[in-house]
Amino acid sequence: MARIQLKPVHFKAQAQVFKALGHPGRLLIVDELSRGERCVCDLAALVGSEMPTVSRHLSILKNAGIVDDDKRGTQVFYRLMTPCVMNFFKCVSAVRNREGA
Amino acid sequence: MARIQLKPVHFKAQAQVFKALGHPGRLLIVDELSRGERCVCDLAALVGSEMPTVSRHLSILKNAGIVDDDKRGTQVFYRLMTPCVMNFFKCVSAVRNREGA
DNA sequence: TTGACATTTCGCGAAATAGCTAATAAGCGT
DNA sequence: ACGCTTATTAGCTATTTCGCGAAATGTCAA
Repeated sequence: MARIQLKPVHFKAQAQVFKALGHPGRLLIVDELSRGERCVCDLAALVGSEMPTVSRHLSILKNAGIVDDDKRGTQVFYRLMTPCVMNFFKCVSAVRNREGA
Repeated sequence: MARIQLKPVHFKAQAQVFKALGHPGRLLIVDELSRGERCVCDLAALVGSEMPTVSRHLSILKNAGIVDDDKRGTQVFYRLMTPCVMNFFKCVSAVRNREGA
């Protein structure tokens, strides 16, 4: 059983990934992107915020390495980079269910 | 292949778990707790912050359902509730490595 | 080039977060 | 009860994050 040993130096970078996921709207975006690439306008409609706000969320996700973008014409399509992120949700659900909340 | 379908209602609760992990010091704490229970004073020494600060971090982790505490005498021992949280780190490392950062 | 559209960047005020010190609570030994 | 130790809570300030509207950027089509 391989021991997972974290190097302290990397905690800050790792925290950035978790921080990027620590927002309901961004979680909604990641969930949506797990079903395929979407343009910013689609995602803005999905989360119900203004486009500048969603664009900022996407830049945070991209900066964390969770998504990547692909400009095609006037629109920009985002896609999920690391599918394993979706596995988080199963564990997180387990965390939540443990305490009837 | 089971589809992971998230209910929007739960995004806020899920985000709380990620937010709790989105801090270098708390990540360090979780990593340490993966090797066994620790008292607050041990963890304070580990992260190098004042005890009130660490106590607050622990309450955030507890509130998110990630850790639980056990008072024994004058000290309080914390332990990791959901080991699957550690699996996050593998994926997060993959996220980070993808971009030479 | 002008106009329309999609997206990003900027600047702001409001809200949340982080960390400290001081104060409070609670357990243990004497 | 008293003092000592451990931990949490409260109060405060500094920093960060959030979400908006306005402005800037970029692309395509006419």
